[in-house]
Amino acid sequence: MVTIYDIAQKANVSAMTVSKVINNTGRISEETRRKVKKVMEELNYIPNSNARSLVLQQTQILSLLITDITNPFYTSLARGAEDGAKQYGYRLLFGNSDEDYAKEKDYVDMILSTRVDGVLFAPAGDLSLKNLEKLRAHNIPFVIMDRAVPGIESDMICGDSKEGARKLVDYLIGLGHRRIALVNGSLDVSTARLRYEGYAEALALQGIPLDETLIIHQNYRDYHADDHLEQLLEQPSPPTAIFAANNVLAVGVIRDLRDRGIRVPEDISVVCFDDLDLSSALDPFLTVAAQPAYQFGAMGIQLLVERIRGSSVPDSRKVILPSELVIRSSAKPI
Amino acid sequence: MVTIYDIAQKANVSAMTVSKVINNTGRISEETRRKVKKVMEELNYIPNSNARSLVLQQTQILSLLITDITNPFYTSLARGAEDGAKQYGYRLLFGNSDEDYAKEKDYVDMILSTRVDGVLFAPAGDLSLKNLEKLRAHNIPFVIMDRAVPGIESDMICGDSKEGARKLVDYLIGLGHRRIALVNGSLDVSTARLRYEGYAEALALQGIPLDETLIIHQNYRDYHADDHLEQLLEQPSPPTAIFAANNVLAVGVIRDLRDRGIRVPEDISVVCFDDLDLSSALDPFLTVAAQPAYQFGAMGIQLLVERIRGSSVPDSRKVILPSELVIRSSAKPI
DNA sequence: TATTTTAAAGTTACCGATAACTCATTATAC
DNA sequence: GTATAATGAGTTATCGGTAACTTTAAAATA
Repeated sequence: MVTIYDIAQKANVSAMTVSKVINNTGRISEETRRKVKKVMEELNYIPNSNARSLVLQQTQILSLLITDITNPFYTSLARGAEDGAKQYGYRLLFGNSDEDYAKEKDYVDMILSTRVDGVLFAPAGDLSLKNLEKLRAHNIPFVIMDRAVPGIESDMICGDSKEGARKLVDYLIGLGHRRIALVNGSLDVSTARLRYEGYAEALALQGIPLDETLIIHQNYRDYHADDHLEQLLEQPSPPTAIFAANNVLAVGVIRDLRDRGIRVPEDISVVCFDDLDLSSALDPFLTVAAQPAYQFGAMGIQLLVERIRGSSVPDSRKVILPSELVIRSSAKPI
Repeated sequence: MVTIYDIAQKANVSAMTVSKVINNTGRISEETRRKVKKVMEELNYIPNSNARSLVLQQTQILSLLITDITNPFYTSLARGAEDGAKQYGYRLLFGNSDEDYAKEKDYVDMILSTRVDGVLFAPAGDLSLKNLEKLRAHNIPFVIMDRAVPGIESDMICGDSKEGARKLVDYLIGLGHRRIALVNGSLDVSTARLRYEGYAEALALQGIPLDETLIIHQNYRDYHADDHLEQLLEQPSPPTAIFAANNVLAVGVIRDLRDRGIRVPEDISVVCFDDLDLSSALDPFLTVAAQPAYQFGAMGIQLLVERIRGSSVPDSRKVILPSELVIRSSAKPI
């Protein structure tokens, strides 16, 4: 590989002069600059960013850690983060924790040893605390996305889980539903707790008693609630509507229902958090509380870069991005 | 940040000894090893991989360059690549070219200056030649995925575009269709050319004349064929079926058709390349030639790592992963 | 003409690791 | 008891850049 020393030699200048030309620092005569640039082109010089990072103590790399790359929500978020990173001149080191704390820890170690300048972090759940504390202990700036982690104060971009859940359940109640089931994520994830709260609150406001037998807890990422769903449906008084806490769960639920010959929405209504993008474009079916996923990523990067560059940024900034109730056809009046 | 020198000092040994303990090289007494390890834990030492890369001349980073992160095909591929990278102990530097040669070039420059050990490269199209030649000029091993680039010989993982297209069109012909339109990607992309060939061949085999007025060319990533579709449908003898060259195009086409009140498959049948994952799980509607996207990524990494590590790997290995015809309900007999 | 200023370039040390070699000890062989 | 080998650890140079300072020579000023 060509180094500044090769350039220096061929251009008959010192390595420092080459460095100055590259970075546009110091005083360089127009003639020398041209000469050096010419040699750089001739030799196809590409700066070694490892060497640069070593001395500058910064890498111009940001890390994006998400929990499910096959979920369109995170995909759009990644797209936003990518565009943002590019705009600010950072590279993006990418990680996918699969909602798995151990995998997440591995990525944190990678991130640390890469000496990235900052991390955009979508935590797997409450137990991400340790991993986040590790980043903090090493003074790596981070912005938490999507899910709050009790015990960690930091910049944060979240959705309105509680509010969005309320809106969805309100909508179902408005359609006349009273027996509304909740297929929720794991309770060690903040959004699952908040969506539960929103669900409970919406019911309470309408004087509908909360029935714990109508609630299933699942993993946000891989749905396998078949048995629980069975129980749900074979109750004496089965639900007429289901609120799934995210898109993946909704798809799983609907598939299971159809496997049983139960039609949506004719026999049972289904709504959920997060949209399905391509799927919704193909067939505007699922009624959802859609979150502005791209914004999550783009704004996340913005906050992160401000935090990295800016000294005078307020302590822990919280941004709440509202979700939008998109009414389609997966829920109907009772 | 803690360095090996801090460890060395506190443990009363030389930095070299610490390095040897970290890498398990050289001769170290059990006692010293324990002492050093203890100090490393106490000080929360994390190795600086930039420094390491500089001297070792390798980064343990692979780069994944795809063309559309919102397309489920590439998403699954990324998932496979990620798992593969992790398995082999590499980090993944992620790039998304958006089918844009300029963006692709920027990423190639990033990749080069990061001194990644190898690149998994899904080219935007034929004009990616320059970018690939640049990688080659700098001796960065790469594996091309999904699309061949004329002028470049390298390890490659592709689908069976021609064969898959033939199968899809055969299927349509079998249903009685004779007027079959093709909504294709841009012709500077190899898969678009091959899918066109497969389409033409299937027609020819059945003695159906090729009608160029039934063919629309689009960008694989953002569909906006409204005007062309209009012309297509207002022909004296409009198509009874449409073969879309990928999933994104299919979704666009179907949306446009529905906007016009044309029903799929009642009024017109639609099939395409690549599946829609979540969408198909939600509603098994679209009849597709599904490619094993995850395999693309996983095998890609495998070939790449073999290329990096192995000296005795044959020159340009081509892997063709077959697609599977998944018959659902978006096409019906005429 | 002597002195100061300024522009342009070069020197040196360092970022944090590792390779290759050297240097003490201690153990083993003759 | 001396020569040799084996063990455990340390020295030095280097990877490819950049910061901070120094040097050189020409231009400006007195």
